[in-house]
Amino acid sequence: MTFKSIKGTKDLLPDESGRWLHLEAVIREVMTAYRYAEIRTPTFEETAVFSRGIGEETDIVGKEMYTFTDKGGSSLTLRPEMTASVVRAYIQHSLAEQGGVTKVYYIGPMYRQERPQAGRLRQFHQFGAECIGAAAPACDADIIAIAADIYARLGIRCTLKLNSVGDPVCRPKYREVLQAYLAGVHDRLTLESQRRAETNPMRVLDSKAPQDIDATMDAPSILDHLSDESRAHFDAVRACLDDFGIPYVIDPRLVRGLDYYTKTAFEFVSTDLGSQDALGGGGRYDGLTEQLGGKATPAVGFAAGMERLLMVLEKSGYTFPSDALSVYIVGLDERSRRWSHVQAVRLRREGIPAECDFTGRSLKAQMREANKRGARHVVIVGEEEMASQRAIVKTMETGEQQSIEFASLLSYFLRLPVSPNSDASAYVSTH
RNA sequence: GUGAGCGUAGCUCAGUUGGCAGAGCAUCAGAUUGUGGCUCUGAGGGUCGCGGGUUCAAGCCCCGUCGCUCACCCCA
Repeated sequence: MTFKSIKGTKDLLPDESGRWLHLEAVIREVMTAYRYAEIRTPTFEETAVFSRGIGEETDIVGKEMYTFTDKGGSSLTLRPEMTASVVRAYIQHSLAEQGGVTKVYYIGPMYRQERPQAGRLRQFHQFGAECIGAAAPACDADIIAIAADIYARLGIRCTLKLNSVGDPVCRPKYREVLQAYLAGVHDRLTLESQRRAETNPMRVLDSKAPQDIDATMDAPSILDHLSDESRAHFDAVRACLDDFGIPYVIDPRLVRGLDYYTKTAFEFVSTDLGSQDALGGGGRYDGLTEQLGGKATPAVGFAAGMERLLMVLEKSGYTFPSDALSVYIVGLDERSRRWSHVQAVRLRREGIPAECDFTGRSLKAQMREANKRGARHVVIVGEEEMASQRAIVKTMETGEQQSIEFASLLSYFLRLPVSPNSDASAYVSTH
């Protein structure tokens, strides 16, 4: 019996890690341009950070958390999302005292114990951004623009759905109106929605069951019940998006699964995915900081799924940059083999990707390997070359060969133009 | 938590009414001296998920079990 990775977790193998590096590079580029700085928090927290932050009533807290007790008896939880952790760190380190707005982004693994399926894993990866410390609608638009830009940069077709879920003034009132309406159609709702009509009526509108959609066809809209403040905020966010040239559709039924949202709520959905089509989403969470024991602080943020992004990119035939190998160095006998390794190291120290054979294979086999690896040039050295101190340099694309003095090999490769399809950003370290 | 489908080579999958375990791709080697791709030839690689049962005989039928996948719920 051999070991296997845990259900719902995946190994990222060498032939696909380049795609992740590229994606991460694009994300970091956009985040940096927007002047958001990376934040890294621990992958686990005291359980209460999430149960209080996200809300006891949510599915995430109710049934999806990876919670365990450590040897000291504390209840700890693997983070199911990042916002609560970021806010905890914001409070803990008094970032508010530095003045101004705190703008951070993150990329990392999250954990939810659910039954895995297409586009859903137990360990999955999200990137996202949070803008903490300002109530202006411009912040909401700024956050949305980041996500929209990243998707645009990757050529992804998706729809931005926008809504307002109101504030502590108008939401309770709307809730009553909605509840009254739902009571009227009670018998036509699914059992699940009948239950939710009591606990979290707005989620009934979010149901995908045809039965529920039919029954709530002309349910009262939150947008007709917004307070003046929320109304003005919503309109201002829309105006910003219009100014930015970011298209969106208003969806008054959009309700996100986390309890902390106020005012703006949004979601990016893909038309190219299966049943898990949410690429990312977010919203304003003006009450969360207080919820976690800090001073009342307005904030907005979004989170998006990396795996789902990759799925869409692969479906759309997105061309990822190739990890071009520049030089493969073939050695034929013991002495030339040792020489070829030394040359490979010299080239690498100059930033030129180079490889040589470690398995003592034949010239033909090494050539095959070089070709398979996509080497642009192959250096061939055997007894004769060692004797004459001149190496054969073959350009794979054309098949042309020339003889180059050992002494000028390095400068020969340094003079070559950088290949057009290599992408330096693919090699940017992520740590 | 609920429902459905699938487990055969590294990968994708054939395998008939139960009768010697297969293909394509990949890997490795070769096609006159030390040269890749295309082509050709050959080789290696299997506890048919696991355990039990029926049978002269099980990849195939029956029971159990584990795993994977997809869907519901919800989300990324």
